[in-house]
Amino acid sequence: MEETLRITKALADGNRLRAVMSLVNHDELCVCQITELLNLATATVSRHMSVLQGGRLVASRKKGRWVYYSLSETFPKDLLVWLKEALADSGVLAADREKLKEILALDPDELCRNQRKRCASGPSTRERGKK
Amino acid sequence: MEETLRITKALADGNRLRAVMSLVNHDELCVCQITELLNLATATVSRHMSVLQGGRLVASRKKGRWVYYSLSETFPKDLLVWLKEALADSGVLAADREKLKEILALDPDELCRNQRKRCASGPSTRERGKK
DNA sequence: ATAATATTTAGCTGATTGCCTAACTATACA
DNA sequence: TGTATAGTTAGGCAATCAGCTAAATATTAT
Repeated sequence: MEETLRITKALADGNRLRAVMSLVNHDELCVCQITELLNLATATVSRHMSVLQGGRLVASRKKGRWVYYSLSETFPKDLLVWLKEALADSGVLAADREKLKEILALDPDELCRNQRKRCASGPSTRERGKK
Repeated sequence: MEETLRITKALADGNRLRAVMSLVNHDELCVCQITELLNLATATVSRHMSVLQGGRLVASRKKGRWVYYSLSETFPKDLLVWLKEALADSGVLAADREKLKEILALDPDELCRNQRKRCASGPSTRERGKK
């Protein structure tokens, strides 16, 4: 049951769900790209991805300084079928798909550079843990 | 996404998973039976069942003083297929099935009576929120 | 080697959650 | 009508968790 619970717990968070569903459409995404999408601190995203990896829902591949995440081969098939169907009409995910287009259009180097700049300059514009 | 999250959150707890899986094998179970199985306070079980109901995973039917819970018609099919497979080898659930046999062999009235007696007499023998 | 950079880990804080007991509600029975 | 009973709701406490910043790690570039 432990293994199953690691999976349900991993999926019991909106940001992790968004990350997973982004990987459904894009073979690989690096941490800075997911960070840009979710608009969270890099460390937070890293933590989220490690929770997903703990449930064996995603896998990571290191390439130079970048770490690319992808949907894991071990992602339970039926679970994924349900997720896709359940979230087919999600407005949030539709918006994410659009935003991802923009993100992927950028050079990853520049993306990271911008993120650092943003962190450096003044208090963040990120929405802090509300809800 | 809200609806989907309600479901994943509902399943992200060991006791709720056990309750759901018990309902997979038994058309209906009343609160006191689930309480006996999980060995929790009645109020806690009631809370758990309402979380599951919030995700439309279970339905309730009131009969006299008893409330019977059952798996909901709206329980996503693929999700259930995954759960059954993922938990097929669970030792905890195997033990639960055995214990449920005993519980169902008892008269519900007597079951409830015993539970009250247990609550009345001294500090509980229940394992308190560890993990 | 040194500096820069992408990610992870550590440590902190406020919000959420699971558990309990106690109080309340609803139903049945005397 | 009053009392017992099955379950829910409310309130409180400790544990877990998502978020942040800062420090540590690993890799590339100078």
